[in-house]
Amino acid sequence: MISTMPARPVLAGDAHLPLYRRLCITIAGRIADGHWRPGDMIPSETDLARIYDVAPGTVRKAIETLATDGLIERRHGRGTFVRRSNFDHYMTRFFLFRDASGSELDPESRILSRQVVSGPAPVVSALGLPDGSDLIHLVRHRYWEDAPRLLEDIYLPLHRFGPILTCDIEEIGPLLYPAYERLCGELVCFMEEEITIVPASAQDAAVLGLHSADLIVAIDRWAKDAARQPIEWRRSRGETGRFRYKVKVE
Amino acid sequence: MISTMPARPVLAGDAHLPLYRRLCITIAGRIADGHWRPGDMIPSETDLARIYDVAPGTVRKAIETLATDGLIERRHGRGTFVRRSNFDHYMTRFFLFRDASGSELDPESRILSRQVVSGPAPVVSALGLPDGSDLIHLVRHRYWEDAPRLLEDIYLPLHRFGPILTCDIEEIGPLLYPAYERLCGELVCFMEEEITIVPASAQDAAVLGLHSADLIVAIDRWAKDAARQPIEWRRSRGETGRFRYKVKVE
DNA sequence: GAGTGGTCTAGACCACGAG
DNA sequence: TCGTGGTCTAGACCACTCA
Repeated sequence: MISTMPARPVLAGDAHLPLYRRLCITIAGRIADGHWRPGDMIPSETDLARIYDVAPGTVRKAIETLATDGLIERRHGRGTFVRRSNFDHYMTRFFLFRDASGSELDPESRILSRQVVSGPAPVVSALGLPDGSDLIHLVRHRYWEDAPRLLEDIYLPLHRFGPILTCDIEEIGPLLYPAYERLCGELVCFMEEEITIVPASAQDAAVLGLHSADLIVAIDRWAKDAARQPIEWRRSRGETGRFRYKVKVE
Repeated sequence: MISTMPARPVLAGDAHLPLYRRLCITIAGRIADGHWRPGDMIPSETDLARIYDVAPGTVRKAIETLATDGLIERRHGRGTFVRRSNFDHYMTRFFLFRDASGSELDPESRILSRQVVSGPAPVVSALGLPDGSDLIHLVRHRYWEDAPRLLEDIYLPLHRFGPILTCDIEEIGPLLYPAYERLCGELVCFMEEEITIVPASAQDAAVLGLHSADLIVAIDRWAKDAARQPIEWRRSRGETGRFRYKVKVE
């Protein structure tokens, strides 16, 4: 008879990686595959140590790494939770819209069109998809003080975001990332952006109330899932006068 | 006779702070006061544990914190080193200047003026100094392809940067932060910046070869020492067409 | 080979939050 | 009061760098 050792539960990643790294990957995978959802509390450090048969200190290091990566959030005395992303508010950080008293105004969102396109090629490759992949293309305007101030073209891989195309448009609501999560189970965890200043197209200028070829700010964004795969590409355009960006370095 | 316990060496910070935090503050202080200079190797983890009479794990956590803060740098198998800042190159990341083959071009720096001013008031308060403090004001242009492309007004507190005013101007060289370190012993460790798009002054427009009131990019920067005290404020202006900025979020 | 940081373990006690 | 994360300790062994 072969004696069966109690097997260490499977940890993702190459066996030559440090244990804590493999635990990171495993936990991130559990979040990416929806086993633990945003807002959920994940097992306590002692439980994780027991479950995966590693020392508490190793769990601790893995959890700390994931927390600084922004995937989870630790709350002293309560537990460790999968982080809820709220990146959709993020863009408003670039643009100044305040009422008379100086407090920030929330924009209104209107999706003007929603259709399947194949391409454009630069977007397909920005999303790391094979040539000719189908995309969902959304055109959205965001309004402050009853005027469109931010114009957005948004592209999503059709095979992951079908419900965004087929759902009642009212279901999407003012914020896209919560809608991705609610309707498609897709979670935005990371972003990269590139900011440039370019002449406005005739159409953009007309909507923004500018002259054609006036300069506007363009913000290109790659939104990524927990595995850092890009799942959305968008280009947002707005007036330069409202633009302000703050950076902290190191 | 009173028995004297071997005293734990003085750790900076309130006694109620965690040990590792106090160790962080202590080490950062040693760097800020010039005891350990940029590029120096600091004592090994085991030595620090012995010196400050704490467990190696506690030293480890302090060192890790300082490393993610960017104050020091760990090199496996070699040691832990005070980080050399090289922020002066940083601005070129915002602006695209490439030769025909696409590789980045280094700018040439020219300091056009160097004088003591008292004020302006907004700058004095940006630097956290008392009203009426004396500042050094530098005007610097940075050249790419033999034309001034980036115009800078730089303000420094006189009492910390005297040598910048009195030294031979050739001694300053093309990069300011290494000069601050070499001539004044001042080390830039952190920065904050704010980017806006504004109409060019008549003078800036003339230098940049634009029309008056054409839009330009303005980057305001607060440079800070190891203790996060602001020690330099500058405003840099450049052409919008050359501007590009990349951000990674979380 | 000597010295450094990197990983992993094991366990004690503290501080916080909620019932 | 209980369970959580936060701090601190102590020590083993590995992996990298350099002389």
